[in-house]
Amino acid sequence: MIDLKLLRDDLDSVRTAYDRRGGVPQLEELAELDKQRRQLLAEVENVRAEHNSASRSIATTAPENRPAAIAEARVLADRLKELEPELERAEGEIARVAGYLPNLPHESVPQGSSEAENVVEREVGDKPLFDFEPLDHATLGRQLGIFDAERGAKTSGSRFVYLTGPGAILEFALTRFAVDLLGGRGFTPVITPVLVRERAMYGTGFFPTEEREIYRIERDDLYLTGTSEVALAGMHADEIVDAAELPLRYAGFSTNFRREAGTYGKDTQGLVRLHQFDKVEQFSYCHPDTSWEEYDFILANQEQLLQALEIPYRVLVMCGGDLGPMAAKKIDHEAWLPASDRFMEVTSATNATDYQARRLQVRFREGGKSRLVHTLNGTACAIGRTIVALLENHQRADGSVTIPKSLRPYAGFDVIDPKP
RNA sequence: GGUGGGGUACCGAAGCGGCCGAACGGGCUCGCCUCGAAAGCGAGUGAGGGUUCACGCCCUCCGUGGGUUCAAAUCCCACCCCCACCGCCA
Repeated sequence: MIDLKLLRDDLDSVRTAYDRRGGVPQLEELAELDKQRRQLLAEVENVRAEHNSASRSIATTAPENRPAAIAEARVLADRLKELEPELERAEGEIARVAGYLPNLPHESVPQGSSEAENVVEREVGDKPLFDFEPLDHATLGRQLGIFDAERGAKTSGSRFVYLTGPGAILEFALTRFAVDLLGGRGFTPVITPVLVRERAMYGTGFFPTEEREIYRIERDDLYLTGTSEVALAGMHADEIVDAAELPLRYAGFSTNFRREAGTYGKDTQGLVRLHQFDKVEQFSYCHPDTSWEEYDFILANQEQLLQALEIPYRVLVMCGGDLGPMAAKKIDHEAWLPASDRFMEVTSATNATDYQARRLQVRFREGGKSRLVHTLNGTACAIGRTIVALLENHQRADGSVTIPKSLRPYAGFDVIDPKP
């Protein structure tokens, strides 16, 4: 949710900001609705004020004059019964339309309407040069016994896998590796609930826009989260935290569930696009004046993790049209996949500014006043895709895969050899 | 799933038809005291919204949604959540 006050104070700058996203059609409609609502509100409040004073004075009215005073107050009460539903309707309409308004893009976000207009900022790390024909991660994964997609499909359907043997160990290793690195930087490890109420989904901005991406547990009216961001953002909902506590940093671990609607035929092999995967996520609640510095911090952590894992990558700045609804800015890191000969998203970092904080009512106190915090999130380690990148980049001619040095203490082995 | 208790401001806790947005305590802020601090004393301290250049004025909010009434934190109905114990269970 953006601040609706901006619509009346500075509609032009809101329009300009939304132009980076290719424009937001509901904007003018909403500005008009808001104007009508304020008129109606003034009227209702006036009648309420009259009614309140009439009603209050009854208590001190002489008994013989009460029937007349009550009759008078009743007229005002009846008038309110007519007006209030109108106001409610107007407010409901605004809430419905405003729910679809995305966050205002930061001025550094490139203009654009689709992913084609995202901007590659730079590439980091050396792409491996093989003197043999590198295998893609799906082939390697099968040969090394890292995952079992066939049985995953048997049990649960396509896009579900069993992580097996060294694959399972790699998950534990990567998880601990990421959590340790973040722990040293002020992030409290948290394992989040993966089933949440609608409030958390709406509050984080996944609803109403992204609803078709989310699994729903109808019987209990709960939703499976596609990222721990949802539960981490909901964690401090309705709280007013102490300014001195900021930034509140969490390293969230959770299994994530995504319906992947509309991705038929895309990344059908291996671990790239699954309905279920595990991930360590960075999440910060921070002071609004320093959120862009916090954003850089989150991005730096992501780069250090990738570098420590010796994965070449590039930095991709998302254009306005490719931003999620909650994002004021989004930057992805894409790992190089030598066998597949392409880059693949492995991390994503978003500054949601006050968008989620407003919906979830997360504030802090400063100088006797309360302000909305800013919320930011960024992948630390998406396990499945990181394994993909490790396999393709660290493979050797004999079909084995080496484990990067920094991960070895966690994995307990240096090399994964093909199954005999 | 069963039984019982409970949701009031930053926290704890009273209030159970009419100046109650709410006593009291804690916390916090400011001031006094002190070389400084603690203790003590004094004052202040909820959120959101409308309107105003501003002072201010007004409206809404006591888990949520309905209802009764001129008037609801307080009475009625439904729902949600939390806690405790029992059952079941990783």
